[in-house]
Amino acid sequence: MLDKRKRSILQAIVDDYISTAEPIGSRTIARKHDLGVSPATIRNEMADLELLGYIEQLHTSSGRIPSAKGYRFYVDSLLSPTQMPEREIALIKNWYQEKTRHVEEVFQETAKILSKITSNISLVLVPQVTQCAFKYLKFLPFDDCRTILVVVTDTGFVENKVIDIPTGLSFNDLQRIAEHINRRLSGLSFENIELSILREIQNEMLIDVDLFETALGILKQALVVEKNERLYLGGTTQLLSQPEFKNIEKVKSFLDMLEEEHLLANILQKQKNDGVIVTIGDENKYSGIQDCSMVQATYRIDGQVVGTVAVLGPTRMDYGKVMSVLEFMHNHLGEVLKKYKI
Amino acid sequence: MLDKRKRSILQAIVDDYISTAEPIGSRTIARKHDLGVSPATIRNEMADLELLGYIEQLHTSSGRIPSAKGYRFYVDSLLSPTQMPEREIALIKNWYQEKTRHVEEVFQETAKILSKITSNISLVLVPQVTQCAFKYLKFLPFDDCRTILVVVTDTGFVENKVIDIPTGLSFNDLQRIAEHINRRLSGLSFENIELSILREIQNEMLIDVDLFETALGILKQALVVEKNERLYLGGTTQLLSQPEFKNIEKVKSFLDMLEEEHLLANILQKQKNDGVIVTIGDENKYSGIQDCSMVQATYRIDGQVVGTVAVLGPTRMDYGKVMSVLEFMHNHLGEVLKKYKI
DNA sequence: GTTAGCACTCTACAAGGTCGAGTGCTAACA
DNA sequence: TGTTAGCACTCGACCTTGTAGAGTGCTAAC
Repeated sequence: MLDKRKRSILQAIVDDYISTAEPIGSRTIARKHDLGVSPATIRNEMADLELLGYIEQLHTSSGRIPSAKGYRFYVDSLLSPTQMPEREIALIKNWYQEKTRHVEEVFQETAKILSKITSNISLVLVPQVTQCAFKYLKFLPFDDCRTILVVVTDTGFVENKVIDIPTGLSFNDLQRIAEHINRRLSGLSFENIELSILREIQNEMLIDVDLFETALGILKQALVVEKNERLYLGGTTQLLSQPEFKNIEKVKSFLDMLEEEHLLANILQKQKNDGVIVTIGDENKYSGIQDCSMVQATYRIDGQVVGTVAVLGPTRMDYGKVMSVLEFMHNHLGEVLKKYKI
Repeated sequence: MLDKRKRSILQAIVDDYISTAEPIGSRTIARKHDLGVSPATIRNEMADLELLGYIEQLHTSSGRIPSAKGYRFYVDSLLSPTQMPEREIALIKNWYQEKTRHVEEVFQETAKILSKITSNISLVLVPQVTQCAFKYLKFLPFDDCRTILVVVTDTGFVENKVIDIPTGLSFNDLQRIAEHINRRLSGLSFENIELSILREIQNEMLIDVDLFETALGILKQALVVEKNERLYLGGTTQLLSQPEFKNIEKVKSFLDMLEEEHLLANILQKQKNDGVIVTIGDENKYSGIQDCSMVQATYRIDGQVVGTVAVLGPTRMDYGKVMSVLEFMHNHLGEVLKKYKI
């Protein structure tokens, strides 16, 4: 374990590097932080810290920068958990109130808020709809040859599509089909709605195969849409403010990677346990972000984890701030969502 | 009017500059394009072209680049209208088929397609819903204290929101309110639904003020959502490939400008006449994009102009390609949308 | 254990030099 | 009269060199 002075010096290095993005020298530390010792002493301590792997040097005679191990120690042992300032909390709550009318907007705005506050890229993974249940479907009238199919989930998600009424079917036929399907499927989670059940329904209804095929197709289509989990991204332009992305090639390859949405969703999904998690540098499994850090948190509705929010940025990120914001989201996003869902 | 040789030289300069982004010298032209004259002659012609304002020089002894006037002449007189290659058309049609299930996805994917093909930023302005009419609203059951309000327009747009049932109202009350509102408002364009009409309805219904206030609030809220026209953006990352955006500051200020969505929507709305329009450099009214060019086109459904698609990029853009793609969208986007709407 | 001093290292930056692409001008040519 | 070759000139891109400054490690003294 590091002694008190080494901890102070490491903290000073990480803090300074986070705010300036410049390597820190012994003299700078002595000047800025009142440790009561001379630069020479600090140099000796820094040599030790480097040997222990907490900091590194880009070249002889440059200052030191924190290593991944250094950041890890900083996050685990040096950072005191901070609350977000009241003023900022009020701002966020107000933001939600003003800008969100739809559930989708909540996710969208959450991504925006996170990236704005942290000056980093934010990710919001939307609850997998597969986890929620089918409530009912309904055909709404539109005109002679078309109808609006509406599928409602028990969480209040509503999906709709204008479809052609299959030839030979009256609007009443559609109603009958809907009623029957609802009786059989209501309450089932989307995961459990298998083709086999749909086949059963067909047999029970004793209706013309063609007609049923159509209805089934519609439902399947709705299911596909529903199952498609969504990822909201925010603040890709914030990237440009970060000195580590001065070089445009780096920005480009990074953004290209972000476009692989599935991949990102995968990274996030890994987290099944509750709370705020920090992954630093090469702790990340995906090589594309191995010089980045990610802080992620789950959010819950009625105690059940339904999704993940995360902030992705250079390892030199303001962990204190990012963690406190995500802690806030962890605790409050569910509440905001509650207005729109069960 | 320019003589044939001057036209050839101007064309050579614009073509080369579009593909290389480097100023073009007399020798390069003589080498690459077989004009049958020596560099010295070309130099004389170039001096004339510069005097006439079609090309300019960044500094003595640099090659020439086209001026806004030069591009304008190129677009108007030198560019022969080209069709998109069959192969590309097939690709696009296939793309739509595979990736679009919802109307929104059509816009989203259109933006993606445009930016991918042209390597520039694309904008898709969605039809203003104010132009279409209210068809009906309906309350769908959800649970004891909440209901789903669905508003349907005559173009098949469906907007929904889970709302609390106001205390004191039964689900039947809601149905009655909906019926009455529908009877009065059906067929009216959203533009024409004024508060005064809503007041009238209230008087006719002779229901408790509070109850009606609630229903009215809901409708107004739906209206706000409906009226909010949407702008889809694509290819902001493509920007980074363009040499004119090597400098990261430029990218940043440009992207910041793009975030002012309203402003962009305004730029697009200016176009009321049909067809493909090219705006070059300082022909743009908004100072933020005065060193950019924009090519925009309307798209129609059943002959009626409903929205605009556009490509925005540096003045050095491949006008031929961009214009042919937008010409294609002008003619075909309506067809694609027809599947989802009237 | 801490500190001052010193020689050393390395980067960032500015100054100067060279190269090459491009120009305008002039005189000769068809 | 239009075209071409030749020449001096200009200017950015690139390389080299020199210098200032920040930082280091080591040693000897406190």
